Amino acid sequence: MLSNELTKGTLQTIILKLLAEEQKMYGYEITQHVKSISEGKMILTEGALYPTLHKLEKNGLVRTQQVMIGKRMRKYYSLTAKGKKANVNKLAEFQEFINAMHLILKPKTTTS
Amino acid sequence: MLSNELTKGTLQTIILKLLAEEQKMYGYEITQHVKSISEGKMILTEGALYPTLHKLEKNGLVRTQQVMIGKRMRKYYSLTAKGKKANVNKLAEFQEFINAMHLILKPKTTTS
DNA sequence: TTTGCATACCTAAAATTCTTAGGTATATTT
DNA sequence: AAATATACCTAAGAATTTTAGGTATGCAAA
Repeated sequence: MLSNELTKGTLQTIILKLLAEEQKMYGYEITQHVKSISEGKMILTEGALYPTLHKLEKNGLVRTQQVMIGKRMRKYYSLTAKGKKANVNKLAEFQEFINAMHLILKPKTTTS
Repeated sequence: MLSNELTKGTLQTIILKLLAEEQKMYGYEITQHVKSISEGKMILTEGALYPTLHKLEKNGLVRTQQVMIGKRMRKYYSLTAKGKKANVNKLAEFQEFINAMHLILKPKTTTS
């Protein structure tokens, strides 16, 4: 499991990308989805996830829709237009980050 | 310039890797080196760098050697045995992180 | 049937890491 | 002479995450 400090700062990027692809998701679903597709290597803790979702909503990147499933609430999140733009930006930024890190971390003596 | 929150948590990884490759470096040199090899995309601020170097020393991952250049001090950092192991671990962790992020961020519908 | 686990939301204190914004001083370039 | 570069440092605050809870429903196994 990847419970190290490297995942810091990636949470918004992940959420926006998943919402862009799945149209709408609820919090718990996001945690399970990430766990599943990362093959258990990345675990989103709820203590980090929910405050981040609330922040994204407050900033107008996502909107919510509450649905009752039996007696239990589900709060679906979906991207706003602003959120869709933010997703594109975040993905590009992440790619830049990876490129920069590659330059820094690649072995100096590349004989290959 | 990559001044976003993605770089959080990568500082130790970067420092350890550079010291593993260059044998010894001083703080200011590290900032310039990173700026140079990342083509200006990554800037290490001194406010983050120096406390991290001090922490690495406190934790026994690096040792220091002070040299006077004229009237000015230079504090060279080099890896301890523990620091060398940590470097290997950090690089592996980073690779895992990249792999997990790739699984999460890659487009769902890959027709390529 | 009741115990436990999964589902589903949430918050708050503390820890961690970084940014911002300084301070000090020497060396070099314009 | 003034500005920029070199070279070290710290501290307050911001931002994000971890840790450690709380509440409640649904379901399956003992």
